[in-house]
Amino acid sequence: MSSGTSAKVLSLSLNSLKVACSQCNLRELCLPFGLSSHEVHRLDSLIETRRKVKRGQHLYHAGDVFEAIYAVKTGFFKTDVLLEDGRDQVTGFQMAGELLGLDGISGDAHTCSAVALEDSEVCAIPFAELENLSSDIPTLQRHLHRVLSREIVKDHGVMMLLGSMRAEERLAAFLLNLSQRFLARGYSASEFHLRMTREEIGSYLGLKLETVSRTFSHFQDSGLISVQQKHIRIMNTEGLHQLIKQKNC
Amino acid sequence: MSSGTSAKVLSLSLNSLKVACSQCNLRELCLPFGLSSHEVHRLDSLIETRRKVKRGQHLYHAGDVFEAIYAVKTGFFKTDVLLEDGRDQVTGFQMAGELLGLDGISGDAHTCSAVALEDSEVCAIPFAELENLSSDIPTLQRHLHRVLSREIVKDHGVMMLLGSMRAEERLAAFLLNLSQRFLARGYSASEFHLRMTREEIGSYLGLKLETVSRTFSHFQDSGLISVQQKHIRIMNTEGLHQLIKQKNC
DNA sequence: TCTGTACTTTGATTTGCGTCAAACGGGTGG
DNA sequence: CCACCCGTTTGACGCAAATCAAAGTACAGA
Repeated sequence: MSSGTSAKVLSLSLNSLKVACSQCNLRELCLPFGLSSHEVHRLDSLIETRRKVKRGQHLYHAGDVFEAIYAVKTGFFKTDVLLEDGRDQVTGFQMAGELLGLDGISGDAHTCSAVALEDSEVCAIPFAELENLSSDIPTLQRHLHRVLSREIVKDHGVMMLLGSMRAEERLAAFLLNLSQRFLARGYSASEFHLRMTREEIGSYLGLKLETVSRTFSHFQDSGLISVQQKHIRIMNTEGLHQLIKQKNC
Repeated sequence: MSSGTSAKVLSLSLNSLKVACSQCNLRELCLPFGLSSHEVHRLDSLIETRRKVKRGQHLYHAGDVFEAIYAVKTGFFKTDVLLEDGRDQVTGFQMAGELLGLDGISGDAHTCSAVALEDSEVCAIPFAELENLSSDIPTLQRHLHRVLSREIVKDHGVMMLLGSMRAEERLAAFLLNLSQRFLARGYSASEFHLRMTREEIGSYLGLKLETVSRTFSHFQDSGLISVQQKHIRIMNTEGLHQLIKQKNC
């Protein structure tokens, strides 16, 4: 009991540890991209704490007051929107260096929920202060706009996928997207661990979990990938690409 | 021939007519929202020309250099993205007061194409200058961020629709969305003219044109709407809402 | 270590939407 | 005013993915 409590105190003190952007190895992927070292230090002063989020915990819920955006420092998240009738849909998966909460800027509340898919850490960036700072630093302002716009472009890609691709194409595109993002972070592009369940993949891709599972099996039978539960190995990247490109069938 | 040339000159001079935001009856829907009159005048100075776009003409193509965003002054547009294999998908329809080209901010080129669905006029807003101005005017900066974020939220709505709704639900949601936007512009919420074809609706909603047509007919048979070609009359708004809310069937 | 639970896989069957096809209607240009 | 063409409607049929069902597997907590 007492050891549990002290562990908690320890973890709280760790939570409030300052983590400077200037020291962060993700800075080239994240918000500080392109800033001079002086400018990065000004950004540092905004980011007061990192926050730990345990697997399964929410970083924020839809409806929560919007105050900050979050940069994923370590770990893996999903965001999802809820429909009034109870249906929900995963709108994205976020990994290290990616931003969470951009949808909240439009109003005063978050419009989706963010859940950690593994134990994670995020940097909270108070948005009002970020706006002030970006008025002062054109490079930061430009980058913030690009980040917001990139999110729109990304969503268009998903809309394309949901609106005009078949199950195999969707899953192939999904795997290639993950692969590329892992690669950009220094991990293997061909072998990785899925942090999400088949159901979450299905929700994101507009498919049922059984379809996701079956399609993984088909890919394996075709020698495109090897699947063992959540462990994926891409055997034929080009083959996956071909699958998407081929016209309508 | 010569009369054609002089008509062109005339149209060019009309094109370069200055249309001030401060005089525009859309300013409460559009970028100047919330600005003081002094600030609106500063915004005026950015917007050098309005541009006419005839029905069927492109405002910009995917791949065009990105320099400006556009505010629809009159008319109706669609935007679409192209896949390498030739498939394309409509990503949105834009009416008066709405902005076009936000996806281009992420890079140096537009990522989708914008086509006028009826003779239209737009205000071109040079983006680099807009960024400069928004550094100076916090209200404008805040509003620009909201607009960008709102686009993300809107796209999440479409993803929801494409990923987890059935054909009838998609079309009902589409009609209700149009209805509301017409209402916000002072037009009838219950009776309007569709500017797009069944195929374009289908492309946007991830359905084939035959399915769109059939679903319209079903709605009409159920007394929810009345359809005559492109003329729509909503007879039972609540019924359309119910259709979306009801769980899974 | 054992047990329960959550996740995954696979099979059988159903169904909503796509595809193919043909007829119809309205607006546009000659 | 007429004829053509594009867009729309409607029907018949097929298929991809959903649904229903059941067995198998991994992992967390007792």
